[in-house]
Amino acid sequence: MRQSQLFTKTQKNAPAGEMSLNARLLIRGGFVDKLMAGAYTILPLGLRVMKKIENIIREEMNAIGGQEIFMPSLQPKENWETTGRWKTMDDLYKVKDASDREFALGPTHEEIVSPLAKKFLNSYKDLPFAAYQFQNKFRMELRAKSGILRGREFLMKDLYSFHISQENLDEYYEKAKIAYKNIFDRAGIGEKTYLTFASGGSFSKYSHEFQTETEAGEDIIFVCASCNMAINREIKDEIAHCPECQNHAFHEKKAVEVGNIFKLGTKYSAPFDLTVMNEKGEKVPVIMGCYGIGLQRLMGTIVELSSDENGIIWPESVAPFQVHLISLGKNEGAEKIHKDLQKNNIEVLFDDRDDTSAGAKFADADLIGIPWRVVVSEKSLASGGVEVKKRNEKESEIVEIEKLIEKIK
RNA sequence: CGGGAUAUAGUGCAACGGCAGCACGCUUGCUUUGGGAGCAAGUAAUCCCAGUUCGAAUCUGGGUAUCCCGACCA
Repeated sequence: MRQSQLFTKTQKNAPAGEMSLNARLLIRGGFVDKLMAGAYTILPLGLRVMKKIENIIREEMNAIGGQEIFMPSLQPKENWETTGRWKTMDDLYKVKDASDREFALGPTHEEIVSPLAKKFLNSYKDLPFAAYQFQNKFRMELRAKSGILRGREFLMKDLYSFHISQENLDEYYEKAKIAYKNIFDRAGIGEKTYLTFASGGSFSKYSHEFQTETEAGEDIIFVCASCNMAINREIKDEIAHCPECQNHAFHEKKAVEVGNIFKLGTKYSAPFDLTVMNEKGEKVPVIMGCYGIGLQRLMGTIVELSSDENGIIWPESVAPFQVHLISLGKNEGAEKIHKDLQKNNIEVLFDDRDDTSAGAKFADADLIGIPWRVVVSEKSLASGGVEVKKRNEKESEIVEIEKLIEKIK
């Protein structure tokens, strides 16, 4: 993409009222725009990052047998009355149409996926089964905060699994744990992300959260000093020892919940009478699990973990582009290199602006945070090629044009 | 929802109750091109509704919005 054509611009200053690091950098770089508290437009650069994250998640969900679907956000009141959550869920957005019919804007999709599954699941032979989607969720947060970390409308991957037995759910749940670990590793935050025991609500003793250590987080976790499992503060009083290794020494950390996996049991299958026939011809309730990841929150967490005083430093796996090609002065060389990179399927943001100073281009490159910076100028050409620098390193080197692709790949 | 803070040009900041100003951005022209270039001329603003006052960006009341702390949060 040519930067001269990119409709968003970078800003020197972040908006005055914006305190959170992720929002300040993402807004300045032109990745997102705030519409109101808790609702952000995702701009072209930001959308490329979101799509990278989405594809990582999609690959891992497919790997554990998830089938992708897309359920409506606009949902009938009746489904929510069936589970009782129309009354009890206080962050549920409720809307009315012209004839006073009431709907929910989906904060989650158990109420939709359960009756959906009922239409297709008849036999134990149809199980296990898992479906997932990427869909906007609406939550009436009393206080949206921390930039894009806690929004009122956000894109979420939610996967729901269906099983004939608790044992089969347990087995699948362990696979989902591994898939989640892979996702956070691949997104570049694996080292600081802890599998965390958390409250399970009324129908299950515990759930598991994936908590990423950062000062921007709003949760407190206690990380086991010996096995690296963590415990959410909300259940710390109930647990004296690490449930994994019985150790009792913990490190307290602030963290943000980037993912949550949950054994639902029959909490949602029962009210919808979601049952199948077992081998003996008996009608048995289906056992469910659910597994969520908020994409804006994940993107914001990556930014919180990886930046310097000049801007964002994207991990290569989620960067909007692989290469930021910068042309200084007028030179034909840059155009040719741009074409060559594209031919080799390298995603490149080409700073071809001819009315912008070198300093401004460098400042933009640092702010946007693309992993590889390639500068083409009279000076670099005189030195024998192009100047290549990684965003997370200080030193640059001159690379012959013929060897550039090889260097980057 | 409780507490606190803030609200002036596209962005960031100034302005004693008395002519709304600066920087960046943007437009035009000339010059410039390796770390947010220079000169010149332009462009563009007091959150909303009341009140006090000869006079309100400034004081008072109400509203709205944003941020922070707390509460809440599969």
